[in-house]
Amino acid sequence: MKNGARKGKSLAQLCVEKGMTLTKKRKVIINVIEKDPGHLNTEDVYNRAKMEDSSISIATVYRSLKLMRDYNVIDHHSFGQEHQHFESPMKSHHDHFVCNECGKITEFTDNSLEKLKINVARSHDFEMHSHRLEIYGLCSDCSKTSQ
Amino acid sequence: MKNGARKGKSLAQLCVEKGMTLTKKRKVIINVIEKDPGHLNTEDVYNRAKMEDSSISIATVYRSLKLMRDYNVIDHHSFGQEHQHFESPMKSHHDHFVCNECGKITEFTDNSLEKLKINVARSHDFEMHSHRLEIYGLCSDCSKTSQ
DNA sequence: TTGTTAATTGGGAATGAATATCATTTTTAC
DNA sequence: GTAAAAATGATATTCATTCCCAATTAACAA
Ligand SMILES: [Mn+2]
Ligand SMILES: [Mn+2]
Ligand SMILES: [Zn+2]
Ligand SMILES: [Zn+2]
Repeated sequence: MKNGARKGKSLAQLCVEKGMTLTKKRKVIINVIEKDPGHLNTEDVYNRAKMEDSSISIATVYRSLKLMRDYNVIDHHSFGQEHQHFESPMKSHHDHFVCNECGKITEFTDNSLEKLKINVARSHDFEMHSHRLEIYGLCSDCSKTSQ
Repeated sequence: MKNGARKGKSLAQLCVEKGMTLTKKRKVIINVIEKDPGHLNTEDVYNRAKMEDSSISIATVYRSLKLMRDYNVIDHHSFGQEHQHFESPMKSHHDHFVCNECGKITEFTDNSLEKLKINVARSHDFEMHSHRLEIYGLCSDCSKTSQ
């Protein structure tokens, strides 16, 4: 789920623009998210944040992630699982392959797919703000192995 | 999330094929899901099942839905919300518009989009089993109103 | 700076959805 | 029919998330 056109701005900047105050704790949390190239769940964020600031509380992590989610400044996915995974909005828009065998998540982008999504939404008179496409199946590794 | 090619078979049949025994309670639950054209959460299923069989337990509803989910005979979505929503697999494959304003969920199908998904997966050497596309934004009603 | 107010936070309690347990009931296989 | 296996209801338990509130920190005018 991406709003696009956010490249160039840091997550911190986006938060400020939305009116969030950038406290020390929030800076730590933002730093954790921006540093990671993948998809972190709440526990992941908490564990990494504690390494930078051992006094940080799990409640603050939950509160901050919820806040950023509500303000639409971080992306989140559930990937068919129970818990949410968060990722930096600095990455340009992409979709995900989810391997049902090994759980690996791979990111991909396809321009014609993006264009088609826009057209489909328009033709159904739906004002698209964001979208999420997840493709489930077997990654190339698991596909070979299972033969 | 659809496996396609399941049209014609009832949910009950699919369950039997997977090796599930069709108990009285499960028949009630299956009936609830097949009867509804939309997307039910666990509580919804429980409430409706109780109307057909007041002795049914919420534990059984959880167990049965989990089982059918694990056996891939019912479709489930989270729509960016907390709880999962289930729907009958009898409906042919479709994607969803989710209105951020009124919460309304609309189903749609687009053949060229489906073809493109297949091509994209193939070109990334990913063996697609199912996929899920959710488009978030404003439905036509809310789009008009918010002007 | 300093003081005043509002916002944020840590820690622990509360909540609640989902699962586990276990005695009882139902289904299956013979 | 009987015996073994599976499913169920009621309830206890788990555990991720939220709530609560006193203490801390941030914002900002003087
Ligand atoms: Mn991603
Ligand atoms: Mn649907
Ligand atoms: Zn894999
Ligand atoms: Zn709407």
